Amino acid sequence: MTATLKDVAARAGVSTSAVSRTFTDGASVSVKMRRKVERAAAELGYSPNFLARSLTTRRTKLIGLVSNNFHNPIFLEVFDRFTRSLQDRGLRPLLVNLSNETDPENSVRMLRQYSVDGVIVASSTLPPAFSKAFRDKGIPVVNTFGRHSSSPEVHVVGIDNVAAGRLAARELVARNYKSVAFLGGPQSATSTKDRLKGFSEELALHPDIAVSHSYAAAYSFKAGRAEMLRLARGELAEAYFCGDDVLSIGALSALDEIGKHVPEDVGVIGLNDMEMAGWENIALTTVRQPIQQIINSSVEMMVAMLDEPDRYPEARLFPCQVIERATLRPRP
Amino acid sequence: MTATLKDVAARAGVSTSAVSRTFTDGASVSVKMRRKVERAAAELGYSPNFLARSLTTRRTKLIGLVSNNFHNPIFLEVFDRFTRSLQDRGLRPLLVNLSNETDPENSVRMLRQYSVDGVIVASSTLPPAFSKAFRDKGIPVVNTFGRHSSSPEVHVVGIDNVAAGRLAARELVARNYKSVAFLGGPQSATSTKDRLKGFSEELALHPDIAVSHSYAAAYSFKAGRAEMLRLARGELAEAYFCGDDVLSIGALSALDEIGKHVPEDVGVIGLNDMEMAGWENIALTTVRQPIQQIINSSVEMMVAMLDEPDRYPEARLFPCQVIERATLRPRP
DNA sequence: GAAATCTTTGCAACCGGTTGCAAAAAAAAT
DNA sequence: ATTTTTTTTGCAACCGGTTGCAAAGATTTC
Repeated sequence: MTATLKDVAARAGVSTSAVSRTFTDGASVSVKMRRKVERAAAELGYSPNFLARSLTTRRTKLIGLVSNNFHNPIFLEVFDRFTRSLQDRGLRPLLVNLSNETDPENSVRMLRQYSVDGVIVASSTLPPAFSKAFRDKGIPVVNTFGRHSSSPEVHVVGIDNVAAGRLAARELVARNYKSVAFLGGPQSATSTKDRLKGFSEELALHPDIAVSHSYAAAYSFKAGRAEMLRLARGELAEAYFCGDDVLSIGALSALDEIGKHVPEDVGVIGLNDMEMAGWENIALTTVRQPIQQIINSSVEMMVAMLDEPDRYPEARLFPCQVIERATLRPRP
Repeated sequence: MTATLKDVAARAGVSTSAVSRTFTDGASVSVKMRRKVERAAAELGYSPNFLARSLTTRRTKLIGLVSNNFHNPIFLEVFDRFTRSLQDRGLRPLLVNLSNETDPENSVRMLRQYSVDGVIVASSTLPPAFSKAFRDKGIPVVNTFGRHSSSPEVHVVGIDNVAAGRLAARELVARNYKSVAFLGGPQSATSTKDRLKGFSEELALHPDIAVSHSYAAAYSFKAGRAEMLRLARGELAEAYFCGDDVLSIGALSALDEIGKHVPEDVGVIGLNDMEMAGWENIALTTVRQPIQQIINSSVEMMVAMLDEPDRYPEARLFPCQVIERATLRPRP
């Protein structure tokens, strides 16, 4: 049905190699030949089959885009950016939803069967074993939003979560809050641990400030709201650093429900600066994670790895920044 | 590096066909042979290369998942459901972001180069030319959230937008609103036109109710908010049917800002029932589109088309339902 | 136990391309 | 006009699989 190399070769009266070469850049073909072939190809509506090609070139331009987070709206931005960024470089995202998958081997096998050139793991909650499983099979990996470590096993692009925790803490200190708390995401996520670490370390410098922490079950509205409602059964802190914006929004909803005013009664600062945080009816003060740069950098790193698969694992961390809106009281 | 069919055959001391057959279900292999091969395969960590296989079988199990909507949070739910549903059937989504693409030919070429088995176009705003372009090249297409028409050109799964508009209108009538308006999405989208049509038709039965309509530039918070702010410069209607939930939330934010109380001063009803609509601090009354069923049905239809590509185009429409929350005043 | 039937296996061609190598053609040097 | 060098082209093998066909082996029938 679709025209093949052979058809074009026959029509142009040349060898199949000649046709192949006109569609491979850098190959040696005379201008005359190229024209002849291109004409025949156009007449037949031919374009080369990437998969057949990949058999010999060992390049599919397929990139596994792996995530387990399909509930936090920030990830729609993430997918948007990734798909565009990959497409701009002629790469194609094969989307893998790991929400219900616990065994890395299954994903590895599947992605190998499709001969992906590389895998981008976009998640801060997926166990590191997944990224490692890919790497162990020789598939280039970058773990976006992954954990920065002193001896990195795979490439990581994201933020320094410890620094982000510290930044949030400093912001609360500067606003003179005397009792503060961290309302984290899932306790098992490395991002949660690191954010708490930075937060606690910074506040340890201010012994006059009371500090506490607790965890929501997931990075989700529901979990944030539930946790804040639970906390409200006791004494509330003056301000909360929530592990994520959507968690913050859940917390805000809970505070609203129990009649606490923000920022007068309780302050809230989030993390991410997702689009929704800027919506006027939410106006969340938050620590911005530079998503755009993180994703561009992830894709660039992936592209680099395609040429040089054994690159030494690198961490690329971007600085965060506090975006002031309306959920913390003003600095004195 | 990775083990191939040949390696396994050599190791097991059998022909390559035998190996191929043990990995093809329905093929004729004796139990003894199968065991021998499976053992060798396990030792070598072999699993068949889908792309090489596709060359002869002409099946890649790759499905193009095409959309241009990466800003409306409802689409995160959509991608979540699609990826899972496809994965459950052994199919793989190749995600294509058409946000900046205007020429269908480019997408068609690209998806043909990857030999996708079919394409799911998930969008209510993409021009129908895209779906048709795929169909014209003989690629099975289903247009999810597409327009239902009396002479369908491609398979469509979604809701009857005219009926949905009518449903919203009836809900407003039942609540005794005397001036109502439709705040639609992009004017060019077929979904907008149809929703308005149903809305107007139903209200034409009630000459005592004043009706008007206008359009937002996109299905987005910002556009909804901007349009409502613009409307507020004149006389507001008593209730608005917004073309989409995220539009509604933008409108709610605008109403809040200008000091109008919902539902006391102005009523709002949305469409979709995205997760966020149920968030307690939003509590949007809305027309629910049964996303889950729509997506399952889309995938089932795609699977059916894989076996029978020339199926006569069919429209599968699901009924909507009003979900009452807190943005319309109570029925009398 | 031989003939007839059914099942299993391997051979070889093929899917749609790429590429090393040597021959042919063109261009440059003498 | 030759010879040398460079560029272009086609041949044929290969990428990692599948599959029609016929031969070999196993089973059933008489």
